[in-house]
Formats: sequence, structure tokens, C-alpha cells
Amino acid sequence: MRKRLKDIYIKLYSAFGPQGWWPGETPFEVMVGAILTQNTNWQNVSRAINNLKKEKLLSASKLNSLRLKKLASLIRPAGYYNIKAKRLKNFLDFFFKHYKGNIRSLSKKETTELRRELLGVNGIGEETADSILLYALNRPVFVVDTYTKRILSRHKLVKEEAPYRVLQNLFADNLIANVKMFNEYHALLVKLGKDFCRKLKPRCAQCPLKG
DNA sequence: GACCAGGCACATC
DNA sequence: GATGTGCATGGT
Repeated sequence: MRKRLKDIYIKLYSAFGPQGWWPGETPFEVMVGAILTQNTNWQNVSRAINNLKKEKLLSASKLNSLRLKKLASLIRPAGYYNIKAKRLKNFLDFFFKHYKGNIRSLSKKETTELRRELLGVNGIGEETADSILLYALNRPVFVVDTYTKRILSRHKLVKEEAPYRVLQNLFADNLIANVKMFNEYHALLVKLGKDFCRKLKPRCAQCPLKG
């Protein structure tokens, strides 16, 4: 399994190169993006984030004092905008209550404990929590998403119904924990998923993992 | 017009 | 514990 996972990474990296994730300028922007991208493509999320940037509202304190309705209208392009506005607010409540809205303060928290805290926020599940840990806070945590599940189950590395934790442990137990590599690996799986491993119309004949 | 996208919470059995 | 459903925009 070690060799298999390493082999997949090498093939993907050779085929696609570095992906430059996360597309966000600051840790806070990454955290906002992590919530907005839930079950939504990045292009729509990008529009929502640009709306916030245009109004110069993309900071913890600005967003925290923004009315829920106003926030919802600004993030509208990201879809599920009402529920995502609430989720952002829930996260901000948590962020200010425990860390004064301060990234440096948040950064001091130990990874496992912080993950538990993030999962306690309504609207932050495992993937969102892990995306924040890896891409905003540079913790060596592997992010699992639908593409990861689909690709690994189609390659018979896990059962189709395997829970999040099983997939995450597969990577954690068989790879050296490394932020840069975990960053690229997940991004590469998403790239592969988008281009070759779609739900209904996979393009297996041209897949870089073929063979 | 159907299908899909870098999930999550909640209701119900 | 497993299964089903609501949330919603914009691209293909």
C-alpha cells in the first residue's frame, strides 16, 4: 500500500505538476473558502470571495460585524448562500470567542485539539476542518473529499462505503506526514477527479493512473 | 434540460 | 447505525 500510494502521487505529479493550492491570499481567506466550497465548484466560490473583497469585507472583524442578510447576499454565487452565511457566522463566533479573531492565536493550538474544536462548530465537518488545518494552518493533515473516495474506491484501494476516517488513515499510515506533499496530493486528486474520474463519464482510457 | 460541483446537518425509521 | 432530504448557484 505504501508503494501504491506513493506511485499514484508520482504519476499524478508527473502528469499535472504542482497545483498551487489553496487559491487564497491569506489564512483567513482560505478558511472562508473552505466553508464556501462545500459541495460547490471553485469558480462560484471565487465569485463570492471577490464580492467580499470588492467591498473590503474579507477580514474576520469585518465579516463578524456584517449582518447575516448582507453576508448571504454577497456570497450568493457560491450557492446554498443562506446556510453558508450561517456557517460562516458560526465559525466567526467560535473564532472570536476562543481566539479573539486572531490567526496567530489560533495557530498556537495543537492540531488534534483544534480539529476537535472545529468539528464542534455547526457547519464544519471533517473535510472542512481538515482543509482549514492543512491549507490555512499548514498542519500535516490529509484532506479527503468525494474525488478521493471515488478514485480510491474505483482503484479498489478502499470499499466504496468506507468512512472518512478510513481513507484519511490510509494516507496518514502509509505516507510520511509532510505538509507540502499532503497539500499537493489532495489537490492532484481533485485535478484527476475533475478531468478523468467524473461520476458519470469517467475518461479512464486517458487517465494518467492507467496501467 | 439534465447533470454536476473541492459537504453538512437533521429528520426519520 | 443507516438512509433520505434540503440547501442553490452557475457551467457543461
